[in-house]
Amino acid sequence: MKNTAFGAYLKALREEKKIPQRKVAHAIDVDTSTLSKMELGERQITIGMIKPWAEALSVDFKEVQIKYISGKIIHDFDGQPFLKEALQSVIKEL
Amino acid sequence: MKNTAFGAYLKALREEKKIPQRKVAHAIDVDTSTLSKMELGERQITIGMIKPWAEALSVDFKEVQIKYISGKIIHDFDGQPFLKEALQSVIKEL
DNA sequence: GTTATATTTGACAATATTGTCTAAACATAC
DNA sequence: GTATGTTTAGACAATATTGTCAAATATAAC
Repeated sequence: MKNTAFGAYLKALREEKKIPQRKVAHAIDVDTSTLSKMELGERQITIGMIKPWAEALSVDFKEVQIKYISGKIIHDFDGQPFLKEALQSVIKEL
Repeated sequence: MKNTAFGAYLKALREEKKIPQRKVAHAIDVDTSTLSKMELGERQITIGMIKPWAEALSVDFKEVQIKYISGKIIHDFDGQPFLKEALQSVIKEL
């Protein structure tokens, strides 16, 4: 299933700062075509890309990681009746 | 990346109750070979399988869903520095 | 032991996903 | 207009993942 929101968020950040895809693409070691697709939700963004990506954009890694993880959880599990309990149980074991 | 724990948990439940794979396999509409692989972590178990699976085992759906979701989150994000904050932010928006 | 049932394994075709390449579309400056 | 740089789209091979089948292995009952 396709996820659009997070890529769009990163794209908006990049455009605010007028950074070309070329720079971010280099930081995460893909070409601009792949990066474009990631921003458009046509390719997955993996957790390992978040740090270099945030650095390339000069934005707070913490904020981006939180957005990435929470967005993925919502995307994967939204509407599941016991999601809240599951999240609480993870927090407890951390 | 491969996840073993959740399949093993379902397998243990099934064996406790002496239910053959055949019955669970029928409930989730795969053959026993696929089911065996799911129990062994060689095939993904998707969220949509949890309810019929729990029913086939006559176990509490709530408990199984919580185990599934929390297991997947741990598997995907364990060790990420801001996981806790991300989970809290999801809980807040629910 | 034999037989019947249950489970796992390996091979396989089908499908999905990946990153790159080329070229097209778009934008900006001159 | 042209030239330059940026972004996107389509096609593609490579890779990964899927569920099934048939055969092998394990388990249980007798």
